[in-house]
Amino acid sequence: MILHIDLDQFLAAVEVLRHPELRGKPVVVGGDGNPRRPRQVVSTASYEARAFGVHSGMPLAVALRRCPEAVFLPVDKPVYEAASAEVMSTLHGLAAELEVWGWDECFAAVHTTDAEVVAAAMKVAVLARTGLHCAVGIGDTKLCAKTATGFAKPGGVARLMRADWLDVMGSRPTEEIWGIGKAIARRLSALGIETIAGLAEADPDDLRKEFGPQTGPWIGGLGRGGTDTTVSSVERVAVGRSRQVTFESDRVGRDQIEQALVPIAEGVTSDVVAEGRVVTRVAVTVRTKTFFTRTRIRKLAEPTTDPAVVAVTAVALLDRFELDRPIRLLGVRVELAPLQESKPDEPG
DNA sequence: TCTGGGGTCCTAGGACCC
DNA sequence: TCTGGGGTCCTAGGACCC
Repeated sequence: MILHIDLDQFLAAVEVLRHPELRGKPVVVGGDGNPRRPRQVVSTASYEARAFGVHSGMPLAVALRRCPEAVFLPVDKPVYEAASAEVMSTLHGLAAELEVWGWDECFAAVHTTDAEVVAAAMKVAVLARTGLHCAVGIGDTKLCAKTATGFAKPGGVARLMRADWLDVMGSRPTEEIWGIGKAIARRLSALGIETIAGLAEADPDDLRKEFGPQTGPWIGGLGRGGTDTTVSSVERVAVGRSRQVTFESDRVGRDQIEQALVPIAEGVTSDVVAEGRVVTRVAVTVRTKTFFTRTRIRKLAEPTTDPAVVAVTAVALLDRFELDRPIRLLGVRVELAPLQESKPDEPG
């Protein structure tokens, strides 16, 4: 059986744990915590803040307008990482396999005749060890379990099996499926497919033609409750790492842009090198004041661990942009060589 | 409502080669 | 006379997710 565990209002809940006086109040976590500074958004709003219409992704300034009495707090990544690690280690002890999906959710594979009992045990264990509440979805595919969690929130347990998928989900729009966003929903609609039931019975050839050889069949499978049943504890090896910065005020002119770009390139490189990784490609992203966003990428002549090489490459990539507009964001992504299998008879 | 940061995977098209 | 077929590598961009 597959369980999906999702922590309730994770960032806000962690903040309430260390600031108990905030319990029951509207709490908004985002940016540097100052809603009067522009270009910052809400990462997580507590349920009390959501009641005012505040939600993730919303500009902090808008959140302030909707809920002036909210307490605004800066994002404190290390604290959330530590809390998340404690949750995951607790859950790992109760599952055969545990696959972590970000800070606040994971899939668990469990061998049991009563998944509800396991789910309840997980909730109790996580609460006892960390003080955090979670919702648990039970299913026989990842999609079913994840969808069930939606019905379990906040803080409950729910089950959705593939056999019941269409009864429960069939009449809903395709966009409610995890994995189908606005763009795909629109293209499905153009094919005459509006509901999940419609997607379930769609002609596989139509889907293949519209979405390609991988994506087409995958989307069709989602319409029937998904097919992915794999849950693996093996830590995923990152294929890339990126760092991007939105400036509070725009950078203008090649000099300013270069000056801002170099530390970003060097920083992201030192991070991956410290983890024993090697850079193979360098990408630069530029976003103008008007939100026009472009990326340029270059493969290195040879893989490197030298931050200066990455910085020089990033600066060279700037030549491939028109830098005649004010720039609000710069980003550097490094793509990484696969980890080498270390052979037992060789050092390193 | 003036729009963050960090990821993954897929597709398409051009270059180049046999 | 203007044209095949297959394969790989590379880059750009789209889409989705937390």
